[in-house]
Amino acid sequence: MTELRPGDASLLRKVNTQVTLRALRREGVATLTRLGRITGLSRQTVEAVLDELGGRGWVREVPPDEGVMGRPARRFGFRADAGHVVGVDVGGDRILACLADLNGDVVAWERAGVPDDAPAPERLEAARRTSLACVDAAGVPRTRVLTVAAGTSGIVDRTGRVSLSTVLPGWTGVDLAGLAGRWFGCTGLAANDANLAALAEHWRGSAQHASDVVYVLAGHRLGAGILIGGRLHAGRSGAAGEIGALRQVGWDDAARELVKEAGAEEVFAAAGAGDPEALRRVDHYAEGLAIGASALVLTVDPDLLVIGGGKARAGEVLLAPLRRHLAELCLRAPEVVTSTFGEESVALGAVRLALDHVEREVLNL
Amino acid sequence: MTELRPGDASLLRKVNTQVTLRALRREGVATLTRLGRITGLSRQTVEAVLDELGGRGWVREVPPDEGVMGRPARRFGFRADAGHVVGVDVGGDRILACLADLNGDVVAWERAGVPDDAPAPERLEAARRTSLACVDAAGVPRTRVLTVAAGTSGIVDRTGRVSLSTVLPGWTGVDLAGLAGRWFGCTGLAANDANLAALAEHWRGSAQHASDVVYVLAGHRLGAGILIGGRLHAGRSGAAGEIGALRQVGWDDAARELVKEAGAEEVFAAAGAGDPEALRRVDHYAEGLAIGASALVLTVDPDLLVIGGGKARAGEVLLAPLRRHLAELCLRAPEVVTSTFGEESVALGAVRLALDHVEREVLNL
DNA sequence: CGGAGTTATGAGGAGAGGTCTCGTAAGGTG
DNA sequence: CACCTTACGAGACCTCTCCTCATAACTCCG
Repeated sequence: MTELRPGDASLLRKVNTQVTLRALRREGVATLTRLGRITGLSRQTVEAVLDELGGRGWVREVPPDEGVMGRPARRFGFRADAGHVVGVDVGGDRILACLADLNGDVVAWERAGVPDDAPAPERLEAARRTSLACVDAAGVPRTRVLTVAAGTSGIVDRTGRVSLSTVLPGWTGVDLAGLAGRWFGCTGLAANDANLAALAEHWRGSAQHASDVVYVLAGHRLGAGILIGGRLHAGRSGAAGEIGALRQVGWDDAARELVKEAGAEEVFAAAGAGDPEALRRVDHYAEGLAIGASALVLTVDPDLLVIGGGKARAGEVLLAPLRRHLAELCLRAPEVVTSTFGEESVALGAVRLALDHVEREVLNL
Repeated sequence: MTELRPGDASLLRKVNTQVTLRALRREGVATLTRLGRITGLSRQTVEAVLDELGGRGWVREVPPDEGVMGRPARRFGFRADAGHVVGVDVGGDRILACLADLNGDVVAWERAGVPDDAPAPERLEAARRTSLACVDAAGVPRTRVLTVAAGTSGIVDRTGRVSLSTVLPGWTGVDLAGLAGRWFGCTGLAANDANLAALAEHWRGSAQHASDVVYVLAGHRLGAGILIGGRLHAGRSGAAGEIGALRQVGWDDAARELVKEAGAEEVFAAAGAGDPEALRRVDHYAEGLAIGASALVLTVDPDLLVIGGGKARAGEVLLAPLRRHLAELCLRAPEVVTSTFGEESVALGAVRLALDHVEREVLNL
């Protein structure tokens, strides 16, 4: 549970530094008095904290406001550009890298294709090049990157190694976190793509106000990411949510049948237009999805179910039958929504993971 | 996430009080110097904290040790009897109440039968009487009971109301937590039985060293309790783990077939003796159990799977085939063990739940 | 242009908590 | 009874915080 260490006086400073910094980051730019009011601390305390943070480079004083009553207050701003993080989605056929500042504001994207059957070294090299290019293009010095996080399909253990991948050739056993860290000479992290997508949706997407979230990645395979209490739950070996293995749910058949003749997009489009055969097929696909999801939903009983991955673009055409089947399968089905970030969610989730790490370790709060 | 409040100086005292109290409870009886060493606090601080706790009645000074080198040190002990908690298992055919002190040491048990088809008021009255009798028999004043927690089958929401019960007549809608609290005029809590059993196993049973635990209650129905990071995960509506609704797993058939002609015990006994037909039936039951459990295991990827409930008494006869089936169904099956507390686990888990509440709210740490 | 009003700053003092040190007390041991 | 060991108690000192009050800097208005 909560590790509990005794506190000497400096603990207080630590806590108040954290409180102040959070308030400042929410405000963007603020005066001492304002920060004092919203944190509940005295102006003097806030000033001392900000002095220290300024010395460490996390906070900078900005010119005072003009045209306002009274003596102009010194104003401070969080230096979001004091450091950066990189999130990279290492997918089956493409690499997507994202550079963000400490506020999580995206500074640059970089994208590259990679062959489906590319061997691991080639894929890794592409990921490396794309990540570096992303940073260079933004004009950010590589040394400013404090943490890099990578997302990929397959099972990623807590050390960031891919312990099992069934789709990417030679991917099993790759120490993704370690390698990614070496690209920039900083800490590297790695996690499962569905998990990161869930994180992204909770951060700024459709799952913002939910605490327990199940994110279902409906693509070629069925993967899922789980958030418990707003935090990622990866499980003992990182395999939490890998419900695809549950053969009983008959997921594979449903997916195969959807794309039997035409592409998935076409089928969804036809279903949207009212074509009966297309509707039947979408319904069958939705049922398979619902059965897989129901195992997750019944287990976790989440506040929200988010549907992501390629098939989520179909929107209500897929969601309506999905909700119907889910209501049949679960005692009390949660709200169901689609992902807001689509293709970018994994890279954004990686950014969030990296930011979490920075906030915990580097700002050592 | 973590709510973060600014700290004035008294926060320090709070933290150090908590640290000291925990250390003292682990030690049982300890001197100031010893507490100082293990907490990392100075002797003076520990003394001040203990003074205050003594005034509030949580700590008492005990006679110094004799026959030891040097000036005898003052010794202090946690007053485990400064308060008590009651945990009660409201089952289908019996009530089991448990009184424990603040160390969680059981002071008294009390048991009563209740008809399977007893209406809710009768069952509640039996639970009330049993709980009160348990406390009275131990000679503990009823006002000393700080919290009472109840466990029962069915879905219990976070306010402690039974929001759905399919087995106990009239049970749906009962405000179990509220009623239980009124028995003693203190805080009442209520939770699902499988959840509490999981808590008990994690507290002092076979799941002590696991952080993420799935507890499967294999009885007439299939219920499950889930611990994430050592904490109970009940889900949005308290329905987490209610995998029994997942019809696809074919759980019902397997359970019915096991007890088709003879009682379950006989079948297990025969299987243990090598009877082929009994072995086949146990295997089939184990398969059904494994399929249900695999949905939980694939979702949560726990450190440990605990099998509880009536059928768990069969031990290895059931566990061996269960492990085998589970290994087939899951990519990496977790360790599987049986419950250590058996019938008492729900009441013990309720005690733990009540103690958690006391430690959080009453000792207001 | 200068006073009135407004708001932030800066220094000084007080208080809570915690640590360290050192002389003293209270037992054993030879 | 001297000596060793261990704990106690009081005092000095540090850190962090808050409060107060005089002062500074700027706007607004006559």
